Amino acid sequence: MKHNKENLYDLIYQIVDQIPKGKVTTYGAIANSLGIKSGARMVGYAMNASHSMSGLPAHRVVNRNGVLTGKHHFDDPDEMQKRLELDGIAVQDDQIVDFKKRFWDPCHIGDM
DNA sequence: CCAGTGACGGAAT
DNA sequence: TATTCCGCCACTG
Repeated sequence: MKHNKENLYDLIYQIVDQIPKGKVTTYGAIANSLGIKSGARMVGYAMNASHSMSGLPAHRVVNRNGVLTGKHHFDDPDEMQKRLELDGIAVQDDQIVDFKKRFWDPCHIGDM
């Protein structure tokens, strides 16, 4: 039962997996939805394990500034921006254009 | 067991 | 308004 900690990571994966195409969210928003405050770091840390999660749109997760802070952690850093553009999200200077409009609130899941 | 680090966020200066 | 420092929680060395 000491491995229950994985539950926290699983929750994060579930939320990220529910991010609609053409939208993005922030680590803090995900952490907030999980009920953990200031847990944005934990969310980002969990994303590091996302390498094992195929189909996990981690590229849709950015920091609160809308900057692709984690693009450098992908197999190919350029792939993150490429995927965002494929989703219809414009990225300039490693930053999401109209990030505010592209922002998606994960809280929408709990209301399901 | 202790110390350092990290895909962040917010408060302070 | 912008830049800097600190804090939170988990993992590695």
